[in-house]
Amino acid sequence: MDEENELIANRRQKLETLRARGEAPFGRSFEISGTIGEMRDNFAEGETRRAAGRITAHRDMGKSHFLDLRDATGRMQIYVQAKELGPERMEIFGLLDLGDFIGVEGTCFLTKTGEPTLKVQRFEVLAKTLRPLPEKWHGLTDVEARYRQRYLDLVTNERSREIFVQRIAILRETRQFMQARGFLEVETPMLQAVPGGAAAEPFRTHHNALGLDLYLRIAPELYLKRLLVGGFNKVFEVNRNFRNEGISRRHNPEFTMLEAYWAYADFEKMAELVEELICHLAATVIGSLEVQHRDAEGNVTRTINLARPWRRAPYRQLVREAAGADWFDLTSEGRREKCVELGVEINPRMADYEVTQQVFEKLVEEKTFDPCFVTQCPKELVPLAKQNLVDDSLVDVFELIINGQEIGPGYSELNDPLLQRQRLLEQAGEETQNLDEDFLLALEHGMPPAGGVGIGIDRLTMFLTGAQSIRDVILFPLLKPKRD
RNA sequence: GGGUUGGUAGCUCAAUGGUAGAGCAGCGCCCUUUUAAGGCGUUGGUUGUGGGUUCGAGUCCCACCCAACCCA
Repeated sequence: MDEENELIANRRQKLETLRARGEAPFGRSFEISGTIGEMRDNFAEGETRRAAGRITAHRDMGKSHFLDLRDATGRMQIYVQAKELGPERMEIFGLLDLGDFIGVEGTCFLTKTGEPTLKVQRFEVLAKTLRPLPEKWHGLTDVEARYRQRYLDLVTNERSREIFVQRIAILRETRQFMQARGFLEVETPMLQAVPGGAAAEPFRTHHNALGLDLYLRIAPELYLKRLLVGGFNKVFEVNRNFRNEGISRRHNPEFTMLEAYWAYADFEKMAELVEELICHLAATVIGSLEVQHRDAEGNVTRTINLARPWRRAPYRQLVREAAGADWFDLTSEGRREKCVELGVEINPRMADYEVTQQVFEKLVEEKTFDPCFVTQCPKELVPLAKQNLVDDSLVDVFELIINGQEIGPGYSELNDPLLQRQRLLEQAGEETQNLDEDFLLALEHGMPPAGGVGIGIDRLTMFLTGAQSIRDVILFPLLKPKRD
């Protein structure tokens, strides 16, 4: 595109010169003593080490040079001296640029300011870069560029790298935790003929050889339940779901969910499991049950206290606390007037339960930062769970709220195949072809009562790391392709 | 989908409607323990895209593209 750019032309020229001097500009394997982080940890004056990384700074002193060599684990200063390398190698050295990958062999020493440094005896070029990296001090701050060219964000921004390392640890620890409790990790179809397990618009695709329209899954739920029918008592899956919806600070069309099902358990046992899981993650990944969010200056902006036991409160109680004890005694009209008073925006087409839900979202959910299991939700909101034994307008579920966001629901799963069919029919409305008959057939063969839970890993990562946007915890978030 | 803000050199940012600039990076020179090294000099621009107003547009107007935030 900008082939005539002087900076690029310059580097191409250097690349050709390297070739002409017999130095391969794109090297092959290079034996290293360890990562740069390990090298700093095991630094020993006088010993010889081999390191590899990118050149990220060059302080030119004339006959000697200090460079920063960097990999994902850290930075190591290297020292290049003309008299040590000789004029031929110095000429090659002069063809290096910031951003280039090199491999070096040298002796550990401390400078007079005490900086651990490698005095280079040998070096080779491992990869010549043709484009400059973002500037050393401010780095890459343009959000669009950070998402579109994540590799530059990762090279430049320590914080971004940290967040993704933490995300990886969250996934690893989640698997480890679930497996330690006897849950089997399973894989279920991403391509589904009937997209079920949630109310969401799916992505459509097509299998050519079978001439079959398929959907990317919106949830793995109906397959995981088939496994309960099949006799697996504890299963979980951590994987991608796809929902064809808008994009926002907290929504990406593909996102990662943990779903787990536990035979003979119920939503309360699932709540305990989730509490333990998230505390385990906070302890191992963050190192504390007090999760602190900070702004760019490092000031604490929010502290989330995960100390157990977590609050459990019925939906209606929380609404009453926020909107007045008499909320459920008000007329439909009265509630709408109250909303104006409370500053909660509603529209006239909303049903009564939706008005209440709006109040819940604005006045409860968005203001709840410490964990809270919201229980006894109205059944309109969650049509696929077991009804409460005492009050059949309620269902036996929890919705976990942390950091002002839904993290995930837990259910006492419906295992009555006839009731399940009825509910799915109500949900499908006209579109009965969206009924997963195969799933219902499985249920008719008997599914044990079970607790189920879904945890949004992206949102979980957001509150554990303090990331403000889901795009900051997804390596490659969906963006529109850039054109003019 | 609607509203607001933004898009200027590789990066970070300036520029009342009046010659598009700075720092870093680059290039040239000086310097053998620097670390945002320093000093002197210097190159680099289709101001997101396309129209319009104007003697003159980065700046004002219209349309479009992309992003962020808020709302639906």
